Amino acid sequence: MPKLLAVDGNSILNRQFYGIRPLTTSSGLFTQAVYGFLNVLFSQLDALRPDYVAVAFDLKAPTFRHKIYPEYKAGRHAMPPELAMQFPYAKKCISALGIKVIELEGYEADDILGTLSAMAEREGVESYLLTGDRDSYQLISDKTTVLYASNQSTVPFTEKEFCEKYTIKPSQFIDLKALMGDSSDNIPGVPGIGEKTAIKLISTCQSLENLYADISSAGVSAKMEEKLLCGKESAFMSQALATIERNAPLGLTLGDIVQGPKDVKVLSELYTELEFTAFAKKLASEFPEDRAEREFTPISALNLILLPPKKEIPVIIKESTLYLLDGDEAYSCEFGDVSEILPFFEESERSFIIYDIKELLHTLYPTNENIPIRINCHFDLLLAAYVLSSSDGSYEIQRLSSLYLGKTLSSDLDAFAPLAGEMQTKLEETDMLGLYRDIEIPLALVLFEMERRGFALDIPSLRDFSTALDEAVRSLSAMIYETVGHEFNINSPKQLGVALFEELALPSFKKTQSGYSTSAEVLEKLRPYHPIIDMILNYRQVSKLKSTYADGLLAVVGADGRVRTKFKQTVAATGRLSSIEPNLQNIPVRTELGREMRRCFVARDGYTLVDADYSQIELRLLAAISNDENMCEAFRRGVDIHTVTASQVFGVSENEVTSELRKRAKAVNFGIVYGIGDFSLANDIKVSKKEAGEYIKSYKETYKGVAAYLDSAIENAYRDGYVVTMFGRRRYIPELSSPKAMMKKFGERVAMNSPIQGSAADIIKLAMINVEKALNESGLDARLILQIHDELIVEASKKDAEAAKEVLIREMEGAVKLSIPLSVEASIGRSWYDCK
DNA sequence: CACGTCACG
DNA sequence: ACGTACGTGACGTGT
Repeated sequence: MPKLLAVDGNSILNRQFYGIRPLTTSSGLFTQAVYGFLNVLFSQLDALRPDYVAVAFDLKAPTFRHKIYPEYKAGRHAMPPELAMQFPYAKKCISALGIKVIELEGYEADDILGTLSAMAEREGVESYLLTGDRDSYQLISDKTTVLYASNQSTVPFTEKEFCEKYTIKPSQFIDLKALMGDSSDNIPGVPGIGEKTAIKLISTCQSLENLYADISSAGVSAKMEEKLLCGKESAFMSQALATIERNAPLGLTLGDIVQGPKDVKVLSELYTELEFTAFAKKLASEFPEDRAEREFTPISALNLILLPPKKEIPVIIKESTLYLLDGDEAYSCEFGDVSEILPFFEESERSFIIYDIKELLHTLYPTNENIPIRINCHFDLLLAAYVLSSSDGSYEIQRLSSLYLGKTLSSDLDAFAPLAGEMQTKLEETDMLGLYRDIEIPLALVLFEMERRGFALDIPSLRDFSTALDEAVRSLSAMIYETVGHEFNINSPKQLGVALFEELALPSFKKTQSGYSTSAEVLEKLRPYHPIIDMILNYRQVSKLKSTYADGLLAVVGADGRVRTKFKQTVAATGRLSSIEPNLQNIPVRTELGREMRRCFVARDGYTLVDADYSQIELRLLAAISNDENMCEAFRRGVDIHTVTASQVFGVSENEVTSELRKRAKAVNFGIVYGIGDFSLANDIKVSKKEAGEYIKSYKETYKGVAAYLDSAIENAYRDGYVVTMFGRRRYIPELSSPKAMMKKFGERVAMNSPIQGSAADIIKLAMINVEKALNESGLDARLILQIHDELIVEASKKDAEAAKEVLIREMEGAVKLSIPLSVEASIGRSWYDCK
């Protein structure tokens, strides 16, 4: 049977706009509604392969419903401009897809769907109505299915499913609405009648007409009868309002809405403008362009080296082949070993345009020996793209091309030079060229060296630790099974939830999307109720240590007994680094058992570790940036900041500050940096929300400068759309323009936190560059091997350790000059554990 | 592949 | 009425 897909454009765009996180192009154009709309549309087109397709939209003009009831849809929030601006784009996309857009003066999209499905039914065509509006349920029949698009998914709603859910027929849905009303459309219904009563009445009487024809036989109380009679007029008017028109004068036949050919050119331009890279890619693969692929002239490694020296050569290495552009000439050089092409790169008169310098260096210097690198990087597209927009998440060349050049090119390499030019200009315009050139690029070289050095592990100790943990896991499992009465998978929150909250009938406070929450926070509350809780908490700790750390590290340790993390320089939106495979930035320290793990991180024979960390760098930056007199004074005095805060916020003298008060003050200090709220603070330090609110108030009175700074950060962020760090690093915050209050609040917290966290990241990056240089120039046998956000670890020969420690302290404290000093604490030890 | 959980700063 | 602090990554389960 032929099929019709009719889409309520207004309803779907609305749903997607509010349903998914804000998405903007680099120029600030909001796109998430169009994006979500296309996703839903494509998935339904794929699933149904309809013969007829159309997308209907409301027109602004008053509809026939307004004549019946001028208040219709009154009181609705006006459409936010961020959504309204997306409608024209959606319509352009639909048309370019060869799909008809239908709008009709005086009618809503609903009525167009109703009319189309009526036409389809007459012609024996199956209808599928894609909408997020429940009103359309009245259109359901044996030939018409509603595809109900919720935020999460699109579910087909057939006649059978409708009857099961509502216990009435779809055609009776109108009468249901007539009685219960609909607040979202401002349909009044009968006051005092809700869904339950309305369904009961319609089930017994079949229709609104029948109900009112013989109201006494409906079997309702006198009071209810009174309500019904009072609301009779309103009920019939509501019935008229809720009725979808099935005979609107569309002036077309089904034959007019057969999907036509896609306008590939227009579509690809739209995708480029909207920065829908994934859609553009898919389109390109469906319609491969006949433009000529770049011809690369094969060249041998030997001849490659003979090419005359040149500046700014675009290069890329893929699968043992080097591709490069030399003026108009494009070469490809297949090599057996990188040593063949290394002289080409090390020729001092050449410089290169590169994508991911650190990765290229690993390719060119694959051994872990300390071979000096001699390559002139003119421009790294990846690092530049990250600096320009650190929250984008992905920086594929195709994406950068459409972003910065407004087009994609037949070969990625052809985009390199134009991209480098364009991005350099953008870096200058945004005052971030210095950040890119003087921090990120030099840092990439430092990170490369750190990655190839690696960190030595004491493997026998690590194996022993794993074995000990394994024994603990087994014994705890046995105890837990014994207590519950049977075996189950303790690692499964689902099975654990059943065991705790059903079989043992413990009280549950919190739910997750999929069931009971069994998080440590919840279990902590359950402690007094049952001895099994302690066992589970222990089990969790021990099994985490074993699987993630002990066994996880053993699985990736190199033949030389060292682990080599990979630092990601383009992931964290604040400017921080991240560490993967393995992550060495989250090795346990907070509990004693976890900290034991650090005994396995050691220096190689004859060497020792030197560990230096900034003390309170984020709070110091908060003090310095906000120039809060009171907080700056505390840091200048060199006293414990949490104690001072406690004393001032709680109004006691400094020697009266108890450990509990200090703990609370510390939580407030942290909270302030994160953009605190009373709820979360209360939750964190286990005081009432009211009390937490008072702490925050008192804090802001104590540190007026801090409070003023936080306010101004938010204000500036709203004005500019981004915030900046001390070194000019920007973070754009599109969430601030979200219509959702939650999103907005999140954006405000980001505005408060990012300049602090990001400035700290800038500073330690600069310190790393300076430390690396100073250690090199000093001739000391000591090298950086790890960074953990505010901490640097150096592996130094025993004789040079003390000197290396002094270098670390000097370079870290001296990285920037602030109105208050930065303070670094350093220690020396044979293992990381010992550095405390 | 998403989710819950938990490790770090 | 609703959800609730910033930034990350890894592991195990279950769809």
